[in-house]
Amino acid sequence: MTPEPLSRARIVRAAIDLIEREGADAVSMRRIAADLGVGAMSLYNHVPSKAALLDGVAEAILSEIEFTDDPDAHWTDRVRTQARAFRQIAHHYPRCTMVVVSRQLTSPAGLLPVERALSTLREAGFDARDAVRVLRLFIAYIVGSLLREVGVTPTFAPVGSILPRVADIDPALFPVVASLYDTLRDCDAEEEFEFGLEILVQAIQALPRRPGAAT
Amino acid sequence: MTPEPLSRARIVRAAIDLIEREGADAVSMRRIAADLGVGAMSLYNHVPSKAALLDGVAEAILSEIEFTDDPDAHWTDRVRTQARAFRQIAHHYPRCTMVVVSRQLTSPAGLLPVERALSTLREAGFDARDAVRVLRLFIAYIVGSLLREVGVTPTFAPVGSILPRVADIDPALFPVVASLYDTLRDCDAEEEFEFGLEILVQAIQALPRRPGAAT
DNA sequence: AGCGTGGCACGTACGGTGTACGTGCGTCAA
DNA sequence: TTGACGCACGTACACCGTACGTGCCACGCT
Repeated sequence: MTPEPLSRARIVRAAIDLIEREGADAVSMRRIAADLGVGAMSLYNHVPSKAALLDGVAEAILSEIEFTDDPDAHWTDRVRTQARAFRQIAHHYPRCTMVVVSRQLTSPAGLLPVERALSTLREAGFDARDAVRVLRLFIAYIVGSLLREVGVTPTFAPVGSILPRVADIDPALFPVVASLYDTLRDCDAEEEFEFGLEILVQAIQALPRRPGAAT
Repeated sequence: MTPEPLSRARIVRAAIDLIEREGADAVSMRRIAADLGVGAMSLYNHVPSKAALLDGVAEAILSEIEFTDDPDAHWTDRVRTQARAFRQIAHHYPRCTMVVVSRQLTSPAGLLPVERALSTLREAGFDARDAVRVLRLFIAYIVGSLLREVGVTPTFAPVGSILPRVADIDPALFPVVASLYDTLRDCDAEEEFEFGLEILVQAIQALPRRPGAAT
């Protein structure tokens, strides 16, 4: 009946599809099993628990990041490209983003991006300590940005924005927020991400680095 | 029997305590009710749903942020202070941090920090657009940092660090990660947060601002 | 004082969840 | 041929969120 046999990969795939289709709250072992046309308990022959399944989801998505790393490009451009790759994947799986960032994996699945980034930074002349710190700075910024972006676009229509309705804001209590309401309201996520990214890139470019490294 | 009558505030408080004591997975209406010595359904006389209760948790924690804002201080120091205030509250409720950042509230509860921050930035001479962008840059950085910090300290002992055990890393596949393992491993969260914060502050200080504003 | 009324704690019940466990069928190895 | 093993399946249990009905008690009005 089922063309392919059940497998961990197929289960993870079904979970991802389900999350994208109906949101993370809709995931249940029974539901995923139903989507695969099998009984709920059959999943446990390939996955030890629901938690492990969600780890698999995070792992699979992280490993889908595309690295078109051009070794000839300037290191700052490579950093930019890698940061955008992270963001890209989150936009490809918007409803999954939350589950990816919320579970911290102990598997080496998400290590390849780290490897690439650290490699780029070391080549750029950062010492070990600064390379790690800069990497973490970027990851923090990217994760934080994505969290807000997917929050603003919860389902399809962000009818209720993250901002309270304008009527709920008391200008006496929050004068600045009230005056900036329109600016806070409309946000071009792409443009804002690039704004922060550029600031970070410029800032770390000004950091002291080992002389003789790539300019 | 119960000294004080049931109330939304008392329920939220119990939820926070429970999360801090046993983790977010342990929260259930029955459990919270038991901790309060009442029946499960009694909670619904004060809280419409579990989701609303968790919103209340986020709201309560956010509103606990202490703002000892010194109007005489340089605006860069005020920015630093506000950023640290965010981090402080997350460290006061480490297990709650995830639930706070994971639900985006539509209530004006978390608006006061935004008001303060925007006010500071406007006074510093940023135009409306840049003030909002800079605020979001900082929020992204702070949220991302906290997410990693609370992830590294899941319970008390981070026996399984976010890094895979050193034995699991294949130096052939991840040479840079392997060589930087020790640096990646030990991290002084406070020091790293300050590192990124300082970079951000320096960077936005170099941004063009309205002339005549605070230097 | 008598009486209505509304708030609030409570218990029961229903549909759903993760998963421990036992069962039976298929397909390979000896 | 037979044994073992893999794997899909169903049942069962404890727990979850919460809709709904019941009864107590403290209050406002006449």
